[in-house]
Amino acid sequence: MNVTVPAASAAIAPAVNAWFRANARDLPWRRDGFGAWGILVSEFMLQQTPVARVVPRLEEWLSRWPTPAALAAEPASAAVRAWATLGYPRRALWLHKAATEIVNRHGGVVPGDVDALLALTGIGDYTARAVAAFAYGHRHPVVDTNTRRVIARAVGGQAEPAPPARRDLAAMDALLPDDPSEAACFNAGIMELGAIVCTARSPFCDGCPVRELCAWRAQGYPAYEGRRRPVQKKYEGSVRQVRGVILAALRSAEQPVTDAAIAALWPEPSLRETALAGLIADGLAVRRGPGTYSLPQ
DNA sequence: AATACGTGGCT
DNA sequence: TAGCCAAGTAT
Repeated sequence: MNVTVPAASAAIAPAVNAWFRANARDLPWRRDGFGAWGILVSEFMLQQTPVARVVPRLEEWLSRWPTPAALAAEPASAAVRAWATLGYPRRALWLHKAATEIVNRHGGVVPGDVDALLALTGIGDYTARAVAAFAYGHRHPVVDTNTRRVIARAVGGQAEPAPPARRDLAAMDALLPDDPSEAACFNAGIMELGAIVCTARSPFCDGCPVRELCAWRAQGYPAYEGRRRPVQKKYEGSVRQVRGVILAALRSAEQPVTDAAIAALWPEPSLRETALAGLIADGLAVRRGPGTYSLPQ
């Protein structure tokens, strides 16, 4: 027990956990026996992608590839196709590569050690701890955008969190119950609270289990003072858009796609060439012959 | 440390 | 409508 934690902070985890046990959404990765591989795949898919869009792709993915070895046995192109339109398709490539690494380094078993997880392609601070905590029940602070927002408000009294930093881990660790099972519950519970109650746009404070403990509420909901992170650039006419257009063509094609076909998709040459070069640099496209391209094999 | 990276729903 | 936002990671 950390006696330096203020009383209000010490009361947060029990309140969140009681609320979560009564209000958790029934999501696939919360089912008993879902398995570490399923959890890992779900975490890859959930990176910057809403739950509702992930669920159907996840079920398809796991029925086709129930183990890391099953995925590693197929070409990367199969992973990119199965990713469909989840977005950020490099994640499909990274997940395929991580499966190969799990087979080669860990005998096909998803590791439970944070450092081993961090060493896998496409796994960073969030995903490594999420897998260790949710798949293996290990006691680690798991920090995502929801967690950071809830802590910024309830503990920090701020409308929005500061930019992500290492201290976020320490802030979460200070709230984390000692008991591993309670800690795992709190990791999931505070994320869930941020996802469905303490939301970014219009928080539902009347339904919040920590409203009586919330520093932001106590201070009268002050507006955000700091510098806002720059908004994402316009998608229309962006390299991202053209990459998406080209990759969609590569995904649906049985045969390599010609330069002419790609030019027909996006006539303006400069943006088109930048996009194609980027896809190749990322390993999402490969040159198959003179002026023809496909997904990686 | 700042930036690039998809896609689609919501207000 | 245009912009915001979504269980981040790699460089």
